[in-house]
Amino acid sequence: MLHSSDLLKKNGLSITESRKQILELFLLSDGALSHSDIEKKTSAAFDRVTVYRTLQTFVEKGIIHQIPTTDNSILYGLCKDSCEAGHHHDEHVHFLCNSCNKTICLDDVTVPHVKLPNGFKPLQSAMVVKGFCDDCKVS
Amino acid sequence: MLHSSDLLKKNGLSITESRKQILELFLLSDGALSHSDIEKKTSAAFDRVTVYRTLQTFVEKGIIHQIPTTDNSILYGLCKDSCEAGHHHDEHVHFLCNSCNKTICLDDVTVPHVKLPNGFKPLQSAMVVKGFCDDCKVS
DNA sequence: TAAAACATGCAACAATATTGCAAATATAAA
DNA sequence: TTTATATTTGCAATATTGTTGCATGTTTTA
Repeated sequence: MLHSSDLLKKNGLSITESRKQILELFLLSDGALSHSDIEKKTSAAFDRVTVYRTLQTFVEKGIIHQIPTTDNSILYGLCKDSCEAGHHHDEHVHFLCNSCNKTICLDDVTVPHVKLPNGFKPLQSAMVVKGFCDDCKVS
Repeated sequence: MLHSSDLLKKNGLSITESRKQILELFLLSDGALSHSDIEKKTSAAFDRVTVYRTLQTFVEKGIIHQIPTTDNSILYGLCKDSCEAGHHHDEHVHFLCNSCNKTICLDDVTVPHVKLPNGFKPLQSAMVVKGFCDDCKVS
């Protein structure tokens, strides 16, 4: 079992209470988390600003990645081992369940390549699929 | 040339100055627009609230659609003719240019289907590709 | 043209995000 | 282990973004 302190150390970050707890949330969560999710789950133990800065740091270090949304929120998901600082490899599909409202990283489903019009040079792709997840499906 | 008033009439909306001007912005723009883009481009001629409600109305009527972003903004793009109220057909790829920062609807590039793990039922998909656009490409 | 329906702007408020700085904590060095 | 340095945190202040109710103004319908 990967422990939060190890992951912090591995990324050259000093080990603090807020970083440990917030990272632990991601390790234990089965879905992506937003800023407000984290505030709730930590019972606002940390200042809003600390949470903002922690998330930003984690993104920069390649510990978590941002997931596109159509509302004005930012979702964060845990990165796989292959991610590094400044060099994310999060080209997997994200699934948003219409029922339980969770957003899940489908780490094994890679975003397919698409043929773009002439002149367009793709660098990264992101994909979000909405529907019903494994747990909520009508069987 | 499609005129804003026609489009409003076609969708059963009363024709007002703010709706005309905001819709005109979309018709003339070559990229997607955010709330703040619209405020700037109209020189804040309309109240913030009016802009919010206008965008909401346009989305409901299928005139514009929301585009996923990884920041805390909402982007809106003009819908194709095939969109109707409550029934969008905007499963095209969106392209975000790292250089000029525009987001462009690639209406002719449809989002490919992906094979999901067992139990996941997809309903809609969205895709955003980042890179360099036609105008900004290093040739 | 008048009445009804609808849209707008204002005010008040709520939620979300950013910055500088002093205090507190973690790490590195002695 | 203790001290010095570097880093992180929390607070305060402020900015930005989003929402609601209601009176006023505008558009549409008859």
